[in-house]
Amino acid sequence: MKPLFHINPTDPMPIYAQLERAIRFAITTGGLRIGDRLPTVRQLAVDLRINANTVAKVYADLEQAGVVETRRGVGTFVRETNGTFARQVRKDEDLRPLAEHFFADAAALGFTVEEALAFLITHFAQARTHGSGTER
Amino acid sequence: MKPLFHINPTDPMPIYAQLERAIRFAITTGGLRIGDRLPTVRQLAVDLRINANTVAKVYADLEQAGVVETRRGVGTFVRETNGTFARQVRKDEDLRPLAEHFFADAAALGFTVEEALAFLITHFAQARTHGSGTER
DNA sequence: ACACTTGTACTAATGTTATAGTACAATCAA
DNA sequence: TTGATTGTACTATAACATTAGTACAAGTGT
Repeated sequence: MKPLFHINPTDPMPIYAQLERAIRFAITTGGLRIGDRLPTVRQLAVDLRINANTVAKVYADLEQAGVVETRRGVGTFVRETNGTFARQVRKDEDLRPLAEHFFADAAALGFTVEEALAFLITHFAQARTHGSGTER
Repeated sequence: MKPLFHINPTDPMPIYAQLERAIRFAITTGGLRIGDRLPTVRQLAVDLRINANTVAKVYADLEQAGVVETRRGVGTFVRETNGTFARQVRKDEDLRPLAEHFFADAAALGFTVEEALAFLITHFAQARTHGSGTER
């Protein structure tokens, strides 16, 4: 089966940032639910082929942020007080760098902004009927 | 007037990567057009409050990638042979992983697919009507 | 020739990121 | 208690990113 998270070691984005983003994404999209246990520090390090210290720091950061709860000797779990993001100030402008990233990458493939945007609208407009189906 | 590029020094993404992306994005969206001259290394460093070396490296990378052309003593210009990539087989489906990446990042910030898409449409729908005016 | 601008090439210093390895603390099960 | 599991803490090392400063190379204009 496919691993829950992905890391691209060639991406200029630091590994810890990629992993934190991946975990937050999994929680946001239901790949991980409240109470779910995350892989152990050591196991995830092996799976992603990164250092255990890096994983441990990400877990610590997420703990600090209130996203997960860690119990020594037991594991790390998705926290219930998961209003996590709803609590923080979500400014629309935070989306801009992400959008720039997308359009820049699309341009590298030869797509114009219009073409890329058209693709998104066509394929993701009613993404609600997606129902990613496979739950754990 | 607003600067052409933005850098967020607190973003875990390295500054050089942010800048390279921003420049590619500006070219893609028409903020910079073929033949347009980029700010000088030193000037851009001052504007963005980053080091000139960092800017120089980004320009060198973009030169290497064929995105810009540099002429010593004159400046750095957006390259015409910018269709570089347009020449290759462009399949719409190639955009899917980029789109998923974007929505994943947006979700990590707490945005739904609809919200992220709405932002794109609002801010990038008619990016063509930029008309920066100043030609060389 | 001269001054000026622009990109390029260095050195050096500092901070961050990632790795390897070891050890310890807390929890659980037998 | 013993052993296994899990998160945490620490040292040390290497690589990368950023900055500051200086100097040089190539082009333009007077």
